[in-house]
Formats: sequence, structure tokens, C-alpha cells
Amino acid sequence: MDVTAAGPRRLTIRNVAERAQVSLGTVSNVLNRPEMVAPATRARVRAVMDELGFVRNTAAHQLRMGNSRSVSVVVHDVSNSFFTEAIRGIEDVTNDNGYVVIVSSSDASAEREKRCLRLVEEQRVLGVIITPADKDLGHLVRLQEHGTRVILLDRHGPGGGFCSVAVDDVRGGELAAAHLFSQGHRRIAMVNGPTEIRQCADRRRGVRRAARRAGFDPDTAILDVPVAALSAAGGQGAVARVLAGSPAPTGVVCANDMAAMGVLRGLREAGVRVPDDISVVGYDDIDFAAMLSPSLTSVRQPKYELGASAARLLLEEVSDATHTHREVRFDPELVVRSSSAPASDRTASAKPDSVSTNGTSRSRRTGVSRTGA
Amino acid sequence: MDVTAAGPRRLTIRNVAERAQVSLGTVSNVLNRPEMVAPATRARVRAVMDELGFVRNTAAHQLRMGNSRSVSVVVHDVSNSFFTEAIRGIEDVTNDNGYVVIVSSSDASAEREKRCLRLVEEQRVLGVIITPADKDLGHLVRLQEHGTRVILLDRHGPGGGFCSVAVDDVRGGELAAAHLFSQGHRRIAMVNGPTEIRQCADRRRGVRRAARRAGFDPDTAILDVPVAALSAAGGQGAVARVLAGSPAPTGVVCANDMAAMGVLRGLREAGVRVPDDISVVGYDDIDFAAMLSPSLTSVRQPKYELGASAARLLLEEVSDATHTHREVRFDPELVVRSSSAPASDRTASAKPDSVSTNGTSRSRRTGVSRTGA
DNA sequence: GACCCACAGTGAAACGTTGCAATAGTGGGT
DNA sequence: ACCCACTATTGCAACGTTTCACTGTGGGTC
Repeated sequence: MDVTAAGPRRLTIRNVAERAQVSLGTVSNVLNRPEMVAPATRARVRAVMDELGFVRNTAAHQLRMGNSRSVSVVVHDVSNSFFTEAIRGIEDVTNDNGYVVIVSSSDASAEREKRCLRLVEEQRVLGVIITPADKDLGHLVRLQEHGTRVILLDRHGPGGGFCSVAVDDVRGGELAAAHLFSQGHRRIAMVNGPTEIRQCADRRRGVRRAARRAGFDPDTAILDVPVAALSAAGGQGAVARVLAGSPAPTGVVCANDMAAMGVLRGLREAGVRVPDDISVVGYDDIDFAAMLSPSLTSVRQPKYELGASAARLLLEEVSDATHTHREVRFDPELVVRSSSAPASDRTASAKPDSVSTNGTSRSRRTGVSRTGA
Repeated sequence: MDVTAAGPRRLTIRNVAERAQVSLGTVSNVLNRPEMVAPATRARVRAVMDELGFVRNTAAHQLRMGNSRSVSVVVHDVSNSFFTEAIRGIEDVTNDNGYVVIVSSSDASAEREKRCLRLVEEQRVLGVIITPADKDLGHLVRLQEHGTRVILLDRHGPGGGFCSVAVDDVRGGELAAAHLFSQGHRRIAMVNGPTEIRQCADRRRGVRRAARRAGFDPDTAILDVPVAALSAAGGQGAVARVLAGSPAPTGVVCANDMAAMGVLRGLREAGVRVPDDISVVGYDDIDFAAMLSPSLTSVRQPKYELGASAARLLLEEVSDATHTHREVRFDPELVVRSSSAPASDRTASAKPDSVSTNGTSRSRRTGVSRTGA
């Protein structure tokens, strides 16, 4: 039987050993501790590997070592752009370390999430980076107790039980509203989704905080315009309520860009000019925010960095025995474009405090809080 | 030592066996061939598994069985929306069968792709669904010979050496242009990327075919406006050349929606009305096409179905011994919105042949060609 | 020349699962 | 009472890798 014949039969370390006239152990050493095998032997073994096209069998490796060279990512939907950029960040960090990324979508359903986690636990992954579907994190605690490391993505855990990475949504809401207040606006509307959603609640809190810090009473400076869904349709439908506000707001903060697009469209149909008559600020800075007309001022989240940072946290938790769980918080960034301008009914007393005027830089981490293990 | 103590020590089939007072083989049977173990025993073993929280170790399973329960997807960029929707399709199909999806980005670099494939080959995945970075498919042929099944995504292979799934870009270009011709347009511009890119070349061929089928000479009916990059900036920069055409085109087909957005913006700045003065058709039907003003007529690709179909092909190749490679071709779909209208300088002779006026249906597969193994 | 060392390479056991051949158990028929 | 057919269960040998205690083998030292 000719070993060199390329066939579907998988090559093993043993084939390499035979052909290179060494023992199994030596081949393994070439693979894992090359410095301890003589240069000549090492070269010979390597040559045979290339010749045969040998690829190490990870299953056996894993079995022996106890854990696999893969990390798992479980998010609501792998086709959602927020997550895909984060996934790309995770991929870039982990690939450098020879890990492979397994993705699954939970569709924000606790049951689907459980299925994903089971599949993933079978794989004995190094750890799982997850955006939990459920408020209750009990099953994640159990997972961790069984030896699978868990990193929370876009969510902080209770009492430092997990490492986690999230963007500060309160700060984001504050940035958006502070921008408008600093431009001389005195009353603004907030088009927001259901406050049961943590992000929506946080962004609203930020907007109110901005009002207070600007010296206004949130209850009068801010007109809440809740919508059932943060979609373009939802935003468009909210316009009538925004315009009916009394006194009429001169600015609108939207809890995401889709809603902002709807608002822009609704305003255009109503004959209201942006930013001349009213300013609009979005949230997320999706690709198309810059391309709308007027181009949309928006709050950008460091999605890629979020993922990359989660991955780094996971690697750290694996390698560092003295690891204590950390909660990393990222600051979002305001990208000012042409949908926002000084309030029209008065000379703006303050100059715009434009935090960032173009958007190529990736946000840096600004706050790291440390909690006990 | 108390077995029930939840600890980081991983549970094995042996722990279950001891506690349920049966042999290893029986536990294995419960897992893999439950019908051949007596109901009472089966129930007892299952109870112990639940109690202990046993999760089968895939590494050992794989090692024994020879292949893993995972499929790999290698695309240019996992954060690109074309691919993410396809990945979601792959995920949905494979998860149902207990497989897990490993993703990697090649960044369209042959070298990065090779690294990804190596990592993935180590995993002994069931197969890899790949959008090749390179024209040369030699390494994929070798991969296949070594036993990893390969499915091409968004690309067809030469001579039926691979199963593949792709959208018919020629047809897509034809749909876009035929729509305009049927609306009475007689001269249209095509804003296209480099024709070295297969998609760009194909879409151009389709546009020219539409001209011929409408009874025009492609060389006079179509104004080629090449741009270096199919981006919004590229599209915007192309507007001057479109308008300078003589005779002036009354319609523009863009090779993607980003370019179309740029064209729309450029036209607005030039004071040209859409669709009154000129019609614009995009390609891809990205989320935001519907939200632009005017909303963009565009060619939609069945991205989700593309991925799902690739996954099905892979599963079929695995299970069916008599499998012969197939090339599945999907037809794109024209979504007519308000950026296109009958040509203005004449009463349109033909009514719009609106292929589809809203966009909720997923394209169906229309052509399946079969080739030898 | 005996002794010890460092170094290169070896061989076997283990990781957790599966599949198979063998064994024990159970009635039923003769 | 005996054998047979049949099912339920068992025990063991793989799967391919890594680790670790071990064996050779020269060279240097006293």
C-alpha cells in the first residue's frame, strides 16, 4: 500500500513517523516542542509532513488536552449588523491565537439559546461569548460551573459573576441630547422603543441626564414619544406626535438609525426642513447614516472593538490563573453630520461641542471597572 | 467522593454508567440507539444524565467516528451583509441536523484563506462552504481529495468538480436593464465596477443582453460608466459622466446599491429629478434601498436561500453515496420602487413588466443544471 | 578507563466515545 | 429437563494525539 497516494484516507501522525523513520513521540514533539528535537530530524519530519499533506487531527488533540481550540459566539441573530461586526472583532483576535469561531443565533429565544449552548458545550469550547436571550442568567452560571467560560456581550452580569463587555448606552443617550442642548435647543423629543428593553431604558436615562446637566427639568425639556418598534415605519409614525408637542420640540433624538430614517422621511412629507426647522440625531451610525440626505448625525458604537475586547477577555480568563471577572464598558461616540444644527428660533448661545466630525477612528475603551471574582 | 457535586471536572459516560449501575456500552446505546435498550433501563440512565448534567464529549465522538459535527464557512468577510444572510441560511439548515457552524473571513486574500482552511481542516469538518478568494481552485481540489467536502458559494466551479450555488448575475443585469427598456427608455448608462470581478462582468453582459433582446444595439443603447470602486463615492463621481453622455441616457443601472445611492445623491446635487428626468436602478436590494427617497428600484438576490441551499447540498453530498456534483443557480428578482418610471420624453409604449412590487417573498430556485461527477 | 551528564529519541498509557462480538437472562416449545 | 431463539447488557478494542518515564549514545572529567 502506497502511503503517498492522495486518497480520502486521513493521514495520521503514525504515517508521518513511519515514513520519516522516527517514533510517534518524535513527530509529536516536532509539532509541539520543536526546539527539543535535533535540527536534522526536525527538518526530515517536516519535509515528510509537507510531502504527505499531513494535518493534525484536532479531535484527538482535544480529547487528550481536554479542551478544544474553538470559541463559541451566541447572539440574537448572526445576520444583524451590530453582531456581525462584533463577530468580526472576535474572529480577528481569536484566529491569531489559532482558535476557530463557532457562531449561533438564538433569535432572542431562551429555548433556542439553550439548544445552541448544548451543542456548544458538547464541543468543549474554550468559552462562549454570549448576548443572553433571557434576563435570568442561571443557566449561564451553571454552564460556568461545569467548566465553560462565559463572557457577556452587550450586557453586564450581576455581582461580577461574569466578565462582560458593553457599550454605555446611558452615555450614548446623553451624548445625543447634550449635543442638541449645546446647540441651543431647549426642548427635544425622544423617539424611543419599549423601555423594557435595557438599551432603550438606558438611552432614555442618558437623554434625561443631559437635560439635567444642561440645567433643564427633564420632564418639561423632553417629550417622550414611544413607539412599538424601532423601525423606519415606527419612526415615520412618530412624526405627527413629535410635531404636535407643545411647545414644539426643535430637536429629535431617536433610539436607533432606522427610526431616525423614518423620522426624516416623515418630516420631509410634512414639509418640515431638517436641520433648518428641526434637528435629528440617530443612534448606531449604521453604514447608511452618512449617505442619507441630509446625512444623519448619529451615536456610534464601537462594535468591532466590543467583540475584539470580549475575545481578549476570554483569552485572558483562560491563561491567567489569578483572573478576576471584569466588566469593560465602552463609550460611544457622537458623529456630527448635517441633520443637526443650532436651534433656529434664537442665536445659539453655545458653539457645537462636536465630539467627532468624521467617523474613521474606532472608539477607545474609556472606562474599566473591576469587581471581585 | 460525591459524584453529584457540581464542579469543573467534566463528566464522562463512565460517571453516568456507574451511577446508573450499567455498563459503558449501555449508556452509549441510550445515546445512540435508544430503541435497543429496555425502557426501564433507558429511563434510569436518562434520569442520571439529567441529574448529573452530562454532556457528550464531541472530541471523543469525532475521534471515534472520523468526522465532526461541524461545517465550516469561509467567506470574504463575515461582517458583509451578503454573506451574513447566507450564513444565517446555512446555520438554520445545519443546526436542525445537529451541526455547528464555524465561520472565518478570508478578506479575499488567498493567503488568509489558506490559513483558514488549514485551521478548518484540522477540525475535520464535515465540509466547507466557501467563496473562494482565488481564481485558482487547485487547493480546493486537493482539500476535496483529502476528504473534506467542498461547496462553492456565489461561484461556479470548472467542469463540475464541485457542488456550487450562485445567483445568476447575468440574469440580474438583464432584469434591471429590461425593466428600463420596457418602460420606454432607449439609452441607459451602466455604472459598473471593474470587469475583472466576475459579478461585474456578468451583470454587464446581462445588461447588454437586455438591450439586444429589446431590439437595440448594445454599443449605442448602453453607456458604460466604469468606476474603480462600487461605493457611494464612486457612484457620486460617476454622475458627471452619465450626464455628459450623448445622447443623454434616461436611465441608469448601477452594479450595486451603494453606487446607486451615490448616483442618487449626485443627481440631486446636479438638480436632476429622479425618476422624472432619469430613472435609477440598483442591485442587491440592501435594507435601506426601500427607505431612500426616492425609494430605490433594485435587484434582489436570494441570499438566505443561497446559504440554505449550499448547506442542503453539503448534507446531501454527505449522506448520498451516489452523489454527483450539482450547480444550483438562483434567479434574482427585480423589486420595483419609485426611483424608476417610464421615460419622460415619450409616452411609454410598453407598460412596466413589474416582476415584483413588494419584497417579502424569497426567490425560488429556478434552474438546476446537472453535471457529471 | 570508569563514571556521569546531557541530549535525542522511544514506547506505552491515557483522554471519552463507539461498535462489535460475546455473554447473560428469559421464556417457549419439545 | 433440555435446547433454541431472542433480547438486553457487557467488556474490550479501537480512534489519533500528547505526555512522561525511560533507553541509548557520545563526550567530557577525574
